[in-house]
Amino acid sequence: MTTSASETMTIGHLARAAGVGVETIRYYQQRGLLPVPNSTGAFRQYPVALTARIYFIKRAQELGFSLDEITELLRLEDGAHRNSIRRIAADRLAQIEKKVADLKRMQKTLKHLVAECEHTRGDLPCPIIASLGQPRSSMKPVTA
Amino acid sequence: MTTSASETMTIGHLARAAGVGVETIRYYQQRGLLPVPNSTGAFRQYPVALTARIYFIKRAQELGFSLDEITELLRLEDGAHRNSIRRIAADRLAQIEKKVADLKRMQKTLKHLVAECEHTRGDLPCPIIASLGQPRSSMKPVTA
DNA sequence: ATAGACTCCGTACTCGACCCCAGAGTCAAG
DNA sequence: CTTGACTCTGGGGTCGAGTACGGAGTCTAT
Repeated sequence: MTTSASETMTIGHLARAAGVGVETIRYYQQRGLLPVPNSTGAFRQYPVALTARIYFIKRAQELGFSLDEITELLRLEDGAHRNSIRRIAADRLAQIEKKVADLKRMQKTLKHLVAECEHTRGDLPCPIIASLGQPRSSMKPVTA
Repeated sequence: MTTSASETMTIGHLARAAGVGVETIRYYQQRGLLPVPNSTGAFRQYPVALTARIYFIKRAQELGFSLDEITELLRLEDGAHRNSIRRIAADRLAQIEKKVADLKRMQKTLKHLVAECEHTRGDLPCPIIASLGQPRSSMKPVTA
């Protein structure tokens, strides 16, 4: 059976079609993000439509949603829960805004230090190092 | 022995003084970020000066440096390597700038979607979901 | 001298999103 | 019918920065 024209495909084809690894699909199944087709034969057949669902997941990830959030989004997909969806998106937006603010603060500090370091006399301590020796601010490490 | 006036302290006191957990100090020792004092007695005595070193580490983390980078920074601390330090800082700065740009893109998209969702009629599909392009399929909770 | 707090040491676990592997079964092409 | 590519199941490993735990030893205040 040629892959291209059929309604369903094997996991490997789905993976390639969606641009993810086979393992990723299995992982999503485990997490409940993708349905496990009830297999007629020995190998499961995946509807082509699942590629779109994987795109959904990937695009949502790009927007910074965690797989948990995406699960939630997918669960509400039927359309009757606009408020919940909006809340999730708005929460995420707030997180992003906070992170941008944090990063900009870091950016400013670092920029300043690097510049300062560049025209501090060689016999004086490096300002980057010097400034790090101070007690902590209330900032928390910003990873990711 | 009152903690405050002494030259050295136990790990617990150092931890409290620096605002980190005891386990964090041990972890930093393992990673080579903090020296392990050679113990005279059964319990190690930590010079107060180590609080400053921990501040250094924490501040650097706040600026987004990884512990590996901080190890490097600490290794160069002696002052003769201003160029290397500046390079590390500049690299980090570039990463931050990239991340800010990414986040702002996400922010823009999300903001747009949330706003749009807010004044789309209830009988139309939620634009947040719609924009991600969804298939419809039966999701069974395959949590096993 | 004894309670209770602390230290030491080592190992193992956490979180998130996967990746890799081995072994057995299965399918399509030649 | 054989070959080779693929699938299924299940388990483990990865990364970073810690946190948790458990048992034995030790210090200190009462």
